[in-house]
Amino acid sequence: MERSSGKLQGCTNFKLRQLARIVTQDYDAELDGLGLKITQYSLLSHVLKLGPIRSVDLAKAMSMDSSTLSRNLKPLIAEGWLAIENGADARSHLIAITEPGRSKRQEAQRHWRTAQERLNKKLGATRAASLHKLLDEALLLLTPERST
Amino acid sequence: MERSSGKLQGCTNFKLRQLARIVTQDYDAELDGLGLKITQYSLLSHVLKLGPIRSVDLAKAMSMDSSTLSRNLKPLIAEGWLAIENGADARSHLIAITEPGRSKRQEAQRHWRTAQERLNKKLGATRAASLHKLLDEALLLLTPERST
DNA sequence: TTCAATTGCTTGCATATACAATTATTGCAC
DNA sequence: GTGCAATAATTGTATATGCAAGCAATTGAA
Repeated sequence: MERSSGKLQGCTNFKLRQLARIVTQDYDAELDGLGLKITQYSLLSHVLKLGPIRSVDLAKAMSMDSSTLSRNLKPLIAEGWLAIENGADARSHLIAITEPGRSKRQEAQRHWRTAQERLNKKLGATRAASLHKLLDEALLLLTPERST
Repeated sequence: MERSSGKLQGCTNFKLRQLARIVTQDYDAELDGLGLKITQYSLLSHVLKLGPIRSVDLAKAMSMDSSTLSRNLKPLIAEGWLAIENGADARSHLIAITEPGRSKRQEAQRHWRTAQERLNKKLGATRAASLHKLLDEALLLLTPERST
């Protein structure tokens, strides 16, 4: 006993990053040849769901620095999958998905699903569900904006 | 019922990366001013524990590409915290921690512990332990070398 | 109304990450 | 012993990431 609430071993950050490295390669392998990576698929998906949306708001939704987002958008805009529209201000603009963007996203979604299901299988459905639940809870607890 | 084994929502990879982003900033904030980031602290710690060790073996231990490791080592070698020794071959060498490296690591460890404990507190001890357990299991299941 | 603080986005700089290709060395088959 | 495959590390290229600083537009207060 005392096992489940005892001292933790190792660094949470390292484990998270290590797992993220491994898992990212898994998804990227499945997306190979489509011309986008899983990180770009995630971005595309968020714009599809939330857009047209301002940079700041998207960055906040994804817990990502504005400057990171700014740069990550570039290749997707260059491919014509995302576009910049005029915002309310002259200083702000809105990020929107284009028709080619929707197509590409849909095509990629099939591969994403394959990767996701393969991962679920490797982990086992129960463990995968537990992991998601914990990640969701942790995100809720550690993201200031979300706990309010 | 059916709740805990139902269809997953969202992308495991995105959640992992999102959480890693948030958590990394947390640790890095705590290490601020020490001249190294949490990723570098992890690297230093692994060399302390496993070194002197070959690139390939360290990369494998950390589930990291050799080329990534090669580049990540540079700033730590430049600071004099790590050093390269001759290996068995003329083509291979060993990565080792230096005395200054040990000192810096020890200094950073105190800050790491603070960040780690703060995180545990935010998550709650039980949830933190569950998360670690799941990360460990996932790493075991998804890292080929480890399952053997 | 004017100017200072704020807001929104981008750039400079540094690190993290991986795949493909390259260089150098070693080992092995013949 | 020669030559080719395998091994070890690095480099080229591209993306991911964030902090600090910068620029431009807006707002608000005196």
